Amino acid sequence: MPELPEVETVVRTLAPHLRGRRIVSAAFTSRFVTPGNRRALARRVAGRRIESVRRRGKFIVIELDRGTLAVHLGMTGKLLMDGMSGEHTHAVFTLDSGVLLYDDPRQFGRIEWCPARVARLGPEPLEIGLEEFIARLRRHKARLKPLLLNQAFLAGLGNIYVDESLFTGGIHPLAIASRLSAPRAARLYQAMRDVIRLAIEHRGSSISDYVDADGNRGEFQLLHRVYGREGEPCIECGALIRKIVVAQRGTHYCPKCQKR
DNA sequence: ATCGGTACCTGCACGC
DNA sequence: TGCGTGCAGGTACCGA
Repeated sequence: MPELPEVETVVRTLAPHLRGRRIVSAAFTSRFVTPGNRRALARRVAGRRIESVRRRGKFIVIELDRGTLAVHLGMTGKLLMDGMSGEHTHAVFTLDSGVLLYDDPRQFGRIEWCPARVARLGPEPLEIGLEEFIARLRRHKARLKPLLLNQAFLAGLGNIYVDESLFTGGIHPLAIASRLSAPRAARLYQAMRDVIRLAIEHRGSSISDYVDADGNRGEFQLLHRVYGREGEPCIECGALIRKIVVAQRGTHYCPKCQKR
């Protein structure tokens, strides 16, 4: 489900509820979402005060008065403030005011204590400068689609926003990163940032079940230009949008607008 | 360094 | 109606 714009939306809706609250107790029930000692994790967070909630890549980073909790939503994870717990609720945080639930049917998400993964993330797409972006592209002989999905290269893009960014930049998903000309790299940079900013403005994409911390859906899915539009005419040129498989992921592009 | 394949887990749409 | 198959916003790990 969640890529940078969705996680950003969750953080924005969650932060006002959580900031300054105290975690009275926590209960974790999934060996997948919370690998390792779940009781120990519950003891660690119990009694802690929430200092801040922020996003790093696709992680939700919750700073406590002692320690840091990181939540990754995987494909179907949801953090719900005062929501209804159900059969896929795998974590319950009882606060001094309100209850925070973690819901995740597929259990690809994780709730972890100070995970090393966060430190290994690449730069934020909205923070990296053009020069550095181009310099980093030059260092990789990889194809753009898998490279942009690589969180160590850039943190936060996922399948939807890579496809949308490549389309907006007019660049083929199989193009080789190190061989992109500077003008084309600059177009990609601009496109990626425009797409992400617009998606955040529209509170992310709700394809099937994504909702923010208040249970509201996003609406950027209405503005997708290639993702999920295989066989439909390109909005720019009318050619039919194609879907291929790259890096085991469905990859949507316009064969006319996106030349290799 | 990069790639393809597999694995983790559940739900849903589809064809028969 | 039921069943098998493939696919889904994510990441980690393996061997080549």
